[in-house]
Amino acid sequence: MLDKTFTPDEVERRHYAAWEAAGDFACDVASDAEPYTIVIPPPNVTGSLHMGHALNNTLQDILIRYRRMLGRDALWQPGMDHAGIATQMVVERQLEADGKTRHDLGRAAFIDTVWKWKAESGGTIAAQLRRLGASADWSRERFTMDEGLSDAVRTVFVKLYKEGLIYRDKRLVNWDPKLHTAISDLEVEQRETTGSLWYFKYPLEGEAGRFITVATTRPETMLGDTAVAVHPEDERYKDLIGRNCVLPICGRLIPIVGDEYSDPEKGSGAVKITPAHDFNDFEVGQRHELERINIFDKNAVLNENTPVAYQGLDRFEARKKIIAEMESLGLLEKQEDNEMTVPYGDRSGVVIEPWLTDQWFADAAKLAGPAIEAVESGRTKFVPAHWQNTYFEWMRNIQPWCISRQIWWGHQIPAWFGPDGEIFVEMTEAEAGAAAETHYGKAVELKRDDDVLDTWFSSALWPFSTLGWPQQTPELDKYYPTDVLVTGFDIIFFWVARMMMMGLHFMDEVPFHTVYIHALVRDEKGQKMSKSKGNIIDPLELIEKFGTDALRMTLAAHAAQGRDIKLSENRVEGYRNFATKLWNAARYCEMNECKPDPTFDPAAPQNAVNRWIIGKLAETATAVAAGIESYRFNEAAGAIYQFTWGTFCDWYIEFTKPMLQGDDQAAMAETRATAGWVLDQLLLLLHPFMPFITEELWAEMADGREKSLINSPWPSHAGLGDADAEAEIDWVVRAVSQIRSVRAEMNVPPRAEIPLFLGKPDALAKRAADAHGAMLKRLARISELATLEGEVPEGSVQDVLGETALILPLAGVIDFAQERARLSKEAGKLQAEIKKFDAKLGNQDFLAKAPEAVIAEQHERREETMRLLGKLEDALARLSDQG
RNA sequence: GGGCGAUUAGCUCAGUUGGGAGAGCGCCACGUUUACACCGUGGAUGUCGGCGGUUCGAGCCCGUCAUCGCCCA
Repeated sequence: MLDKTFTPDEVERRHYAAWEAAGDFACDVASDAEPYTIVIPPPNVTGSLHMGHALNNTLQDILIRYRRMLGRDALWQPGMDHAGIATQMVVERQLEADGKTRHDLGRAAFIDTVWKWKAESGGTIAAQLRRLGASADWSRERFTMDEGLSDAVRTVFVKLYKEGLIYRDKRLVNWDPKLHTAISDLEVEQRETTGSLWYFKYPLEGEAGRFITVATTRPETMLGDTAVAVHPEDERYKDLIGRNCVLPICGRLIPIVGDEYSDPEKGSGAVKITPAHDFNDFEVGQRHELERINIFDKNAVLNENTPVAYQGLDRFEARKKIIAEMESLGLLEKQEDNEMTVPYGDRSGVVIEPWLTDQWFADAAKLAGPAIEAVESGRTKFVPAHWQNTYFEWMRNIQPWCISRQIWWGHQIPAWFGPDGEIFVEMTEAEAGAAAETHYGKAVELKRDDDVLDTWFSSALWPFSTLGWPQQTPELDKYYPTDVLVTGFDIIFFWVARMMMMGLHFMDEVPFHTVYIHALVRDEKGQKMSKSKGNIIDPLELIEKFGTDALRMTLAAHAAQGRDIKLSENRVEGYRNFATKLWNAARYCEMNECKPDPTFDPAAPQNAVNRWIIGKLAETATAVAAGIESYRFNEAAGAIYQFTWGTFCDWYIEFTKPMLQGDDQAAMAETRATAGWVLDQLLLLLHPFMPFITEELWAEMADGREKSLINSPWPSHAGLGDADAEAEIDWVVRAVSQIRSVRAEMNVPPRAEIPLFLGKPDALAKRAADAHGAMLKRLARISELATLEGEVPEGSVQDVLGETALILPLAGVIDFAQERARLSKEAGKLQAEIKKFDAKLGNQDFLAKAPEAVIAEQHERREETMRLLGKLEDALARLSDQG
């Protein structure tokens, strides 16, 4: 006997362990079944489960479990990425506690320490994903720093280098002065701030007392100025182009150049040019062959290229000093507030410095071409489709991708430098040595590049590196390309785009046919969850409190396309209640011996109630499958929720009570079998959403099942459904609802049983009343049910269902005034409707232009409404006689 | 500045070729009927953001304005 409520915790752990131990999550490369493949967006090895992961992985699990049940060879490929910068920061922080830095350890020992850290505390998220019920094939778990994936990274790097798609260049990069590494454009966060615009006067050469005023937001960079630019058409400055001014403090002569970069509307219209410390200025510098003076060291501290008084100052101290000095020189014209954006490192949180360094770049523009085309031609589709705009927008304006990082944790770049700086890029040191020997004609000592690759470089290979590439494995052959990528929009650039580029380049095929972009999970006020706001809802806490199934169902039910999810605890509570409801429905079945019968044929039942519920179940199954297949998870979840609670529990179970407690043995047996079968089907349909409670009930409802639920086939219900039974039972449902409504409004005591007469019953009403009178009587608390003979009894209340009057003789119970009010109100509503129909049907244009079916429908509905109104008015008239 | 999205019941949100405004929660009333009070029954609540247009007909299509959110520069 089932307990009164479902206790998730123990059940979840038990079933998950059993599934995993039985190998239920594993793909089978040797099977003939058509593959269905999803690669997990690899979480960071430093990560722990947050609401975004919970949603992302719930949706993937629904897709995978559904396809697995459909008989596909389902592979959900799990794993993690090594999160170069984040992980290195975590381990360095630990070292810091012991007063050490990574340099104290040296590179090799430091990397050992990171691996040790990973073994001990990395990957807690994998356990948390298990808690979520994720049915990924853990036996195939991969890590971007694994030997195989590292081999893939080296192979890709060497090939792209030899194809000229990776190159080394001295360019301005986003330099993180705290972490001492370059980062890509995407890792820079642009923050809106109100800063200042300082107007500095630069004296003109050879014309004492005349100045050119430049405006700047970063005064400290003036020490690296090598020009002043004005717009070539700007009348104020036209005559100055080609002349020099004197850079204050430094005393250097710098030219005034004409360049359209200078915006006459902005600031003074003249702009100082610092080619080594600003991306725009860098380009101006290239156009005018200006000198690049680097004034910072790797800490963004002023270096030997600045006046002695400034050397060793931090960039922000230098700013203050510059302003003070300019002011004292009388060269500070004014200072204004200025709305601006300032670049911050997304990991370090410090202001990023454009800095001139040697870095490795990938030619993203060339790689992007085929990736753009693949989406244009529809070989990869975004769902919802509008996200392709975001993808195109970025891909068509793509910048060179800086792939080198000056950190230690990651894939060290397979590049070696000869004594003269010649570069040898090979898979191994030996091969590089051989190449060098060929080049120099003798063996030389090579030095390997210290840098490692951007973590996203290895993540970009994920859909094929996890399957064994560059080895030509059977898995690679079978599971690539994958079916769908499920992810959030925030990594379309970081990850999706780059997988597209690499997949097409190396596999010659898109990595996935569909990219499903899901919502962001926000807090109940709609704010993005963040640590600093303290509004984080921890999915694991919700799981503890309400169960995994409840959380998953909540997320699925709210995963409507194109809208963010605002999550609050009481919503999860609602789905916990749903789980309990299901549990109790099963309990009812158990108490009444409604067990699944393996020989049951759902086409066989004779009883209309049973035929009715089987038809409703079949409709629901269609809706659930359609919802999952079109990524409308909310619709799929809604359909199964509505069926379970609103149809099976609210009506079917109630209908079965008289049959299961009656003495018609045949009906009882059929109903038991039907109920058992429907509950089974329900568990199958619900399993992808709520795997634990369904698996538990599956086990509880029958002994000795051949298969656990996770392995059971998704049902097919072709041909089930019975229009007659549906009409009859739907009539009963409506009759009961209407009678209950009248009773409540008339204040009939809830327990009182009252008679019901059918006035001029139509065929359907007769059939339904004859066949299902007992049910109707029970559910509507009716003492006797008969067709009205003769006049309507005095003091009756009437309602209309179809063409049939529902007559409740309530003499002595009802308040006539109240009943008149009720009927008048109803009649009022109907009159308003009829008015609308008349307006429409009296409109010549409507009659001329609307489709005939629509016109006919309107006529029909008007007549129906008229009929209803007529009956209500009759009833009202009779009341007036009596009142 | 450019782009995307949102605006429907008190709250959170569905509403898929334009033709009868819905759900969950909350609220109110009633009810311990042997599956379930994590429940049952009933009820109230909407100028579908504003304005204009297309159409016989607009929550849905187009334009515009307002407010909010996100991305990019």
